[in-house]
Formats: sequence, structure tokens, C-alpha cells
Amino acid sequence: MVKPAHRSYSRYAREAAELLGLMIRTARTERDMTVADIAERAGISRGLVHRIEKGEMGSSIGAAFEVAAIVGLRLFQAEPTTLTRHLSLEREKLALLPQSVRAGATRVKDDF
Amino acid sequence: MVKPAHRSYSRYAREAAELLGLMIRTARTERDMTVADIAERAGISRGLVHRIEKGEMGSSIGAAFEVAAIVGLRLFQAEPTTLTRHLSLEREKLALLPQSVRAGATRVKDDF
DNA sequence: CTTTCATGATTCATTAATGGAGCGTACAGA
DNA sequence: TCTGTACGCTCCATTAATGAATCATGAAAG
Repeated sequence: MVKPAHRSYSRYAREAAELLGLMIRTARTERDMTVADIAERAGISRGLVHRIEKGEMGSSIGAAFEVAAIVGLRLFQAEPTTLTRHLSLEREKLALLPQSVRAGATRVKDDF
Repeated sequence: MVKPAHRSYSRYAREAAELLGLMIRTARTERDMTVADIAERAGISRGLVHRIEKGEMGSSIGAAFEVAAIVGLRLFQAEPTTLTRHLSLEREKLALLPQSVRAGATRVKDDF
């Protein structure tokens, strides 16, 4: 690791990651689980759990989501049962709108 | 890269990642943006955007959240404006409950 | 048909993330 | 006080992710 070569992140992305980390830590503490517990269950190192809870942008989605699942965090406000349904819905949604509209190239508003 | 050495992921974590990818792709298509557009804006490669949309567990949180922000996806159902507030709220929440309760080890209800 | 553009997928060198060990601190209980 | 445990942080070697280039396919337009 010569240089972090920090990629530049938008404020929203950074805050989202930090919030995810905080929610994970909160959920873990409430459930009275230790960092080592989570690490072992997720099959990752103690340090990585720590980095995820700190909201570091470098950690992998897989690790972060796995930890979130273990502490009982529900991403996207979706119940585990309905998550699968959301998946199919999203798949249809995407399939339905063909990329043929691509002609207009209407600059969608960058509202944020 | 000798061996992926696939970490094992829970079904929930995998589906969450896939859903995130699908939502990103849907949002991007709806906004009529190309993968290359996003890649350039996020400062990452075209291939990485593609992997994120596929929901691959290896991609970094930073990259994924940045892309999500660019296509206008609102993680956690929170507006950009209120996200910051959520952050402070979560911080307080965590600070308030000291880990002293750690004695009881009361199995917190798995309410979901 | 030909051209252009976007996607999807693959390969490989480079870079960064991860694991592991170690260290210090804080806190709780014996 | 002493002991045990959990946390937070730092190096560093190893591993995996990333960037870049390439190719094939399909869709839309000239």
C-alpha cells in the first residue's frame, strides 16, 4: 500500500457509508455482540469489522452486507422474506423499459 | 489472483447486493445515462460500474455508494438533506447506550 | 448494408484491501 | 490490585480488487 491515492467521494456517499457503519455498530451493541463474534460469524477479520463500522469506503460490499445481515440490519427497509420479491420486481422493471428511449438523451435533472 | 477463495455469503447479503445493483441499473437507464458516463463521473472504470450493477460482492462500498449517489439512488430512504441529521441521531443513540449493559447478555429480540 | 455506439465479458499487470499479530487503553469483577 | 475481556489502532505480507485493453454482440441510424 504505497499511497491510498484517495478516490474522491461525494458527501452523500461518504455519509451513507458512515451511517451504515453506525447502524451496524448500534445494532451490534444492542444485541450485545462483540466485534470478534461478528468477525468469526462473517468469516472475516476483527479489523475489517472495525473498518466497516467506521464507514471506511474501501471495505467490500460483501463483507459489509454480510455483517449487516448478521447483526440483523435490514437494508432497504425490506423484510428478508420480501427481499426476494423486490428482486424480481426490479428485474421486471428493468426488462420492461428498453433502452430504446436512448434517443432523446434528455438531460435528467441533477437534483442533489 | 490465484484463487477467488470465495467467501461464503448469506443469502440475504447476496440478494441485498444484487438488489442494489439492479436499482442502480434501473435508475441509470431511467436517467438515460451510459455506463461510461457514470464511470467517468465516479472516477472509476467502466468495468467496475458493470460489476457493481451485477451485484458482485467484491466491489468496494465507496465505489458502489458513489455510483448510487450519481444515478440519484437514495440509500436508506433518506433525503440528502436529512442524511446528515440521521448521522447525528445515530451517533447520539450509540453514545447514550454504554456497553455496560453487557453484563445481562439478554438475548435481544430478533424482531424481524 | 455499413457505421456507430453501448453493453457484456475476458485477460492481465498494478494497486489496494484484507488478515494477522501486536500494543495500549478502558472497564468490570474477583 | 490483579485478571480478563473488548476495543481501537498500527504495521506488514498476502491476497484480491481494480484499471486498461480487447473482442463480440446488438441496437439504432445513415
